[in-house]
Amino acid sequence: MELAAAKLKFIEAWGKLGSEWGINRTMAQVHALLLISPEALTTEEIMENLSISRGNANMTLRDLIGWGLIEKQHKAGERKEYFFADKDVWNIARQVAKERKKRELEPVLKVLNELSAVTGNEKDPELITFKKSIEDINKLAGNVDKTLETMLKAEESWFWGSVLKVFK
Amino acid sequence: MELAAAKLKFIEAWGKLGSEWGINRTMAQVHALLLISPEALTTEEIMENLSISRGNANMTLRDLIGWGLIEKQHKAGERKEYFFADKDVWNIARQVAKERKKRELEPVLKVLNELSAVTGNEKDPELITFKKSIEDINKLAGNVDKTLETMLKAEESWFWGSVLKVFK
DNA sequence: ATAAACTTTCAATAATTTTTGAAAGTTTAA
DNA sequence: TTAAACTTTCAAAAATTATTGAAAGTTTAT
Repeated sequence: MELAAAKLKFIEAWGKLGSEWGINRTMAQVHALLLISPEALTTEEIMENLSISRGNANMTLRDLIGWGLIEKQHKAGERKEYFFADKDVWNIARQVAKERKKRELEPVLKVLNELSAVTGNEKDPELITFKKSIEDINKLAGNVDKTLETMLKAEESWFWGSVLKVFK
Repeated sequence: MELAAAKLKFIEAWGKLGSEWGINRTMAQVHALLLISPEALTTEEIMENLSISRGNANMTLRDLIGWGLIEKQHKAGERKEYFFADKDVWNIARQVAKERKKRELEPVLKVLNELSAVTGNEKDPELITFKKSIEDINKLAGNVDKTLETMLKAEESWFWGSVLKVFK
């Protein structure tokens, strides 16, 4: 397959994967584009490449910066802003894990903790089932949380080395 | 907090979490409802409880069965179908991991493998960057895949025991 | 101070996803 | 059979989410 076709295919696949995981399709596509681009690109270039509007490009780029996945760059003597993606896939994974942990896992843990203080007749099967479910989910979420904590601090080779060695 | 309020809050939280992870909000809510219900429920009861239409309930229940998260039950001498959720949170996690691996990770791995056969001028920075990215993503995805494989086969206590021990 | 170069905003519009509900389909009992 | 009880389907409507693009805003050079 030729590079041009492969790029298109990769951008499409990354966009699809993103949308299946609750990430805006366009955001994932812009990220894909920057990920395979050796040079930083301007808003203009991104707009052309993906056929999206200026407003969309601007918002999407801002979001990607918010996720810590891309950065602005300035070239000497130029007014334009250039955008550049971190190419280290482990950093990307960590960054995504970090943000989703903060934005989603932590709020859920908070709610679960509130819910574990539910009151009522301790003989009521409804209450018993409810408390058991909350407790179990809490434990699982706690383990996920700890594992993510470790991942956030770890080097890639150490992390997978450790995880996969255990599972061999 | 009273049980009734806690239930509502849990259903809402589970629905929100689902929608953030690309799972239909209603589907997650129906799952939440069944998860905290000691008894199997009928379509009718689910419709009432969540204020959703018959068609929506029916499709959602079918999807949940497709994900392996709930089952139909029949009560002796009754025509109605009852629905019941697996209450084992580790099974739920495994089931979701299994389905998403099959539906999303595997197709992506397939595309990545095709893309790693990209051709072109080996001196072209565009090609070099592209190949490097694909290769790195491939490696990471491979490790995720192996870890999920292990998780699918493992008992909960063993899995977290092993993972967390390594990281302590 | 002015204007050109560039970026951001946001109300309107478009696209996508979800939900409805009535009709069609199926199963069971008598 | 028939009809009641129950389930499924799916076109249309509603709700949600994403995108556009032109106007407003900002920065820099002169």
